[in-house]
Amino acid sequence: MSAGDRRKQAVTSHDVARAAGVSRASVSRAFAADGNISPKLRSHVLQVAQDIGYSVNQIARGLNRQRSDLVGIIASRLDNPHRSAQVEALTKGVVAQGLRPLLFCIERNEPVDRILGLLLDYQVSGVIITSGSPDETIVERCAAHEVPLILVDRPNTDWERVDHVTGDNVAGGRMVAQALQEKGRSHIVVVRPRRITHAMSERVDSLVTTCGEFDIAVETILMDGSDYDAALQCVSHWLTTQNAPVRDGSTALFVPNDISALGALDALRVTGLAVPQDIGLMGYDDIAQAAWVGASLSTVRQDPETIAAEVLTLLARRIETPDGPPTTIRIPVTLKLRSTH
Amino acid sequence: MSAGDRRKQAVTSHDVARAAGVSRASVSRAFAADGNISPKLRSHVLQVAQDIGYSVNQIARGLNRQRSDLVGIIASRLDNPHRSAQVEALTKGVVAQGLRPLLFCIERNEPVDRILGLLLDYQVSGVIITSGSPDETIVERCAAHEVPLILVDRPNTDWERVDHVTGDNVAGGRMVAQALQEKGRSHIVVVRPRRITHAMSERVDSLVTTCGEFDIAVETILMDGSDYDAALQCVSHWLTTQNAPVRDGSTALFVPNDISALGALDALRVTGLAVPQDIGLMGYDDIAQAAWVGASLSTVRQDPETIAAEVLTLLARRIETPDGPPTTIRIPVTLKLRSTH
DNA sequence: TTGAAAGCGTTACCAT
DNA sequence: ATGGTAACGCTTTCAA
Repeated sequence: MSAGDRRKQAVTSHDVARAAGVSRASVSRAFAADGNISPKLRSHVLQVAQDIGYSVNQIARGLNRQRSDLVGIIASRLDNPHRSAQVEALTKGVVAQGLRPLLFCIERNEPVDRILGLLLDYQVSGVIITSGSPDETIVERCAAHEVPLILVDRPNTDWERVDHVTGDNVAGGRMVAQALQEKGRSHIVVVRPRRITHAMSERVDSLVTTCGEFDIAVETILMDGSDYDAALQCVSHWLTTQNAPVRDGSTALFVPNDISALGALDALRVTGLAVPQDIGLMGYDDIAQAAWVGASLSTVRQDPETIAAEVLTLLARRIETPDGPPTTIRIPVTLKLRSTH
Repeated sequence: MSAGDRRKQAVTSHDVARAAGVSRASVSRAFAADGNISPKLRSHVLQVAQDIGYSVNQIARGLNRQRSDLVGIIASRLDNPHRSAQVEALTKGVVAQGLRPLLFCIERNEPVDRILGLLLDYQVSGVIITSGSPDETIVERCAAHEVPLILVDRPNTDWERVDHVTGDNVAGGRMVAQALQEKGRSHIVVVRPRRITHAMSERVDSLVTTCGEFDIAVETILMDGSDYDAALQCVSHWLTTQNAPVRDGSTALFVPNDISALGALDALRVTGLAVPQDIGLMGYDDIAQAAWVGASLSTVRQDPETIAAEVLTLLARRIETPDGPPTTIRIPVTLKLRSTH
């Protein structure tokens, strides 16, 4: 009576042990994948457990094991369908590994530090960062807690125990340049956000390099943001101020993410330009909306599922072997030629 | 030496207590919001804690308190921008409350049961379900664990301790009917998924009722799925098989979610119909893509942030007072009249 | 293979 | 207001 007042009605391994006539240790072993326990006893325990409605308290297990089987995912801008697809794939992958995803959505340039603290306090088994700019501090904190860190689409630093997964932006940028060159474009206008992500700049740099080989002129214009509206406004404005009109089909725009490319497309059409006759356009990511018949945007596909799969392979490996060498995986990308190039 | 082999390098409240010359209890109180502790001692402890890099182990705290400050969010189809916006708003709200979001993305008709088990094993402080069909079993399991359950866009059952938040679908459906009537439409075609969600059927039913008052004829056609492609195919097919051509402007389509409405819009345009001159169209949700200039879809806005805010108010209240009466909140919706109605 | 007992790091109760 | 101590529910040595 005196003790146990604050406890809720909850079935514990102790209850199972008593009901099954075994020790708590055996109950634990019955639920452990590799427990040293006879098949006979295990099935008995499992049966009893099911009968009385027991399941392992993961918090207690986590305290004991000093890790929680939770995985932190840090992302931003889920309004970009490429991101939300990535997050969906990642969460499903995490669950498939027997882990649980803790999702944090951050603002455009919110520091990752604060969030990381929250995650570490939960003894996470790993952290996946798809957005934000992880600096060395973060890496060190993860390392101090022995928490694996997987970076998606981040600059490929050579930090210990940190793995990277990214689409092959260099190949992607080259593919765009080639596709445009084959269509006879002699002038490419890169429309990119003022504050560019690493992945985008890889794409752009590769395109610029390739264009150099092709003797294609490249010009860059900057937009404030990386969403639909930013591109719509930027390109609209550019079309009105541009001294040299460009409706002869010699020019094409490259916008290094689809959500912005679709804004650019609308800006071109509103101005009365025919795409691809008067001017060409290519995006990057291959979000669902790019394939919509109203857009039919030519782009480069980075498959979120493939990326997620590699992230989880790496994570599983590093949970197993925390001290393995840092690995970087570049996922192949594919050209999706539709109507706008 | 013998003991402590498996412990990681981690600073505990014990370390802080020793360094600050106080008891572990005082350290705990220093970190508790309402701890009975003198301001002086608290600031001292906090200072020492910061110096040696201590933060509360949430797993240990969770074990003791019998709840983890984790909140489960169950969602599906993040490829629908309305959903991803909802999830983003929800996760941010959860964090703002000092809780942490555990996100599970489920497949179209995956049972929620399995996932719920995972959540309950983590002693979550609450569960938010925005997808899937929670049956009585789920409610009972949450109740048994004293875990608050908030349902978004679900049928308003009268289960104890379960709260509901939903957009005002009845008002929304009526608004659509009125807007269409004012444009002189005399025939409305409802394009809806074969397996309709509760929220959608509320919208449709309300529209049908209102159309009855207006003497507007309503016809329903069924699509296989509730995404862009489903609507594109369904409407395209309907346009070719329809015996009575409908290009006189008397007809309008109502598609009860925007992502499908945009598919319907493309189907109409591909067929050469001018929208809204030849035929009208309205959607529902007001996703970002509806406002894109290429679409300019007339729709009804349900604000995901408002919905999330109400969900969190309810959750906080129920964590505080588990036995309060079940509450249902209907969020007001607003008409977004653009170019297609 | 099984059981007993010692933690895992925290908070809450009970004294002082 | 503060300190000692007993849980919280589990896993994991260590013995048998």
